[in-house]
Amino acid sequence: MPPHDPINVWRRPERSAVGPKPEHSRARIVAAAIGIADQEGMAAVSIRRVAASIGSGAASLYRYVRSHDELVELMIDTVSGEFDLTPSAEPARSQLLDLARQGRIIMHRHPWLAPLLLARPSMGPNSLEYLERALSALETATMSGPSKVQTVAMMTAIASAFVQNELASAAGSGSGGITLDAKDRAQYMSEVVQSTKYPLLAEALSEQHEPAGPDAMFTHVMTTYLVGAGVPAGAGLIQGHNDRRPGPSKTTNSN
Amino acid sequence: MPPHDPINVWRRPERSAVGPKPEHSRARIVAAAIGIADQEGMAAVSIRRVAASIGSGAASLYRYVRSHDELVELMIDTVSGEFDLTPSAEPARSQLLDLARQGRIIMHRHPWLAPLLLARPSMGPNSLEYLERALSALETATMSGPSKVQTVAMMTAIASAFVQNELASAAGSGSGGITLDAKDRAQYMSEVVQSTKYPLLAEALSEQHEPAGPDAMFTHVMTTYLVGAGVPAGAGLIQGHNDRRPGPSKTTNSN
DNA sequence: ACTTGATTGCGATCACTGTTCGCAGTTAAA
DNA sequence: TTTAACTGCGAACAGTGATCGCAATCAAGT
Repeated sequence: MPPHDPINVWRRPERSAVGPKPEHSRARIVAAAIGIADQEGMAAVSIRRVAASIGSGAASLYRYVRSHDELVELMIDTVSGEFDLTPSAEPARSQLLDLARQGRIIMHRHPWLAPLLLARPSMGPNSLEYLERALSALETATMSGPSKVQTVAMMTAIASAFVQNELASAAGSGSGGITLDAKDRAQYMSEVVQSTKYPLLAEALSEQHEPAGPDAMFTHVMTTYLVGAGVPAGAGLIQGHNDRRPGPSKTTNSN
Repeated sequence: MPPHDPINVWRRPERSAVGPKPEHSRARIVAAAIGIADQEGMAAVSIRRVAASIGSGAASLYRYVRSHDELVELMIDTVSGEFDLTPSAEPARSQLLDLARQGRIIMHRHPWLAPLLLARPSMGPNSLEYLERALSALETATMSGPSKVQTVAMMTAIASAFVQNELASAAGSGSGGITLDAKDRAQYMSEVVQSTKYPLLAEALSEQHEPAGPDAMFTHVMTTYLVGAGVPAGAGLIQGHNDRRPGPSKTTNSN
């Protein structure tokens, strides 16, 4: 609202004292934007569309938000508030795993989230609270501070990448709605495999997918990373032995 | 460019036999687009801008490319051709590490790449060739085929996330050009740390960054993942012991 | 040699997009 | 009551991706 301040969204107050009462609020606008994005995809979230959905003129939105980008940032942080961050006494690894699993669920609930989460830093209060919670899980771990932060960042990156793969695959299994190009993509991939140009890829894809569901696969991938990163599984154990105890994997090891 | 075929870019021929000779080519157009993106960022890559840069009308581009999205896909795949994929007899882990390092360099050369690489699947010929090469490195590894593919995907995800962090940080160190909001971001982060709301984050960031350069950090993060994923470091060794041999890390372990 | 038909380049145009401006109306403090 | 800040918003601007239709071009078929 103050015309030209290179000031962050997060430290700018929503409204000041004087003047007429605003008819809307950041929260309402952001909620509307999230609703649209959930149903029609990120591309449908235009200023005019959001404005119409809350019953206001397009230009009015700029009284609450300085730019479309800022709106997106707010969307991300709002959705980041869906984490359950209540503390826990469990070992670091399972605490982080729990956070990652929650993240996966949230990204499924808001399919537009996954791509965005990797494309921008996102440093809103809810994201920071999440970071803080993750760091608290890592308090017993023997890593440097910056390494902890990076580990958390990598966790989000991995989760996001995983979910994006999931969503891309899931788009093809839809009954037959909007997904016209998904069929073509499948067709194309089948041709790729049929061609003799990529024998190893063909072989790899022909093998049976482990019967484990996507949830188990996610757990496995994430655990894999956490183990490698040296996040302790229990007590004060430093990493090293990596006796893989966790339940989900049936076959001894893979991926 | 047959008007309406939900046919993939990759299997559609660039031009057919009859008719006047095209004055341009996909390669030329894509190269121009890449040039613009390298210098002015992805946002500057509009159809009109690219058309102008090769000296043609805007509508003409649609004779070579069906949509802006398709152009982007072509850009990604073209740049993916910058990998050196010559085979090697080294252990799987160091082969993959080499590929990841190359990827990092390429993403630095084309700063627009990193975000895109995570936002879309990308299955062009060069990307497939890259995948094939990575799979060849994993031939000795004891994983299921799909797990191998996923490991490679995760590698790219991690690399991309890492480079995005790098680029975001680097934007702040510029002398004082276009980066006006980077200063604000730094200011904001410093305030965040000063506030007592996120004590663990404050503490973590106050610790000294390990003196290792970003290159070594990248190697370390990536190795960390590969070790966890069970990519063998040498001979027929299955994972398990994880004696960390690789050179780059000075301190025993972290991340 | 000439017709045929596919294909190219492209100006004009459409439906949108994010964003800014200026103005009328509203409100709290001085 | 004046003042000054603020709100809502119609109109407009500069761009965007994309489509249409037309003249020009060229290869193949006759």
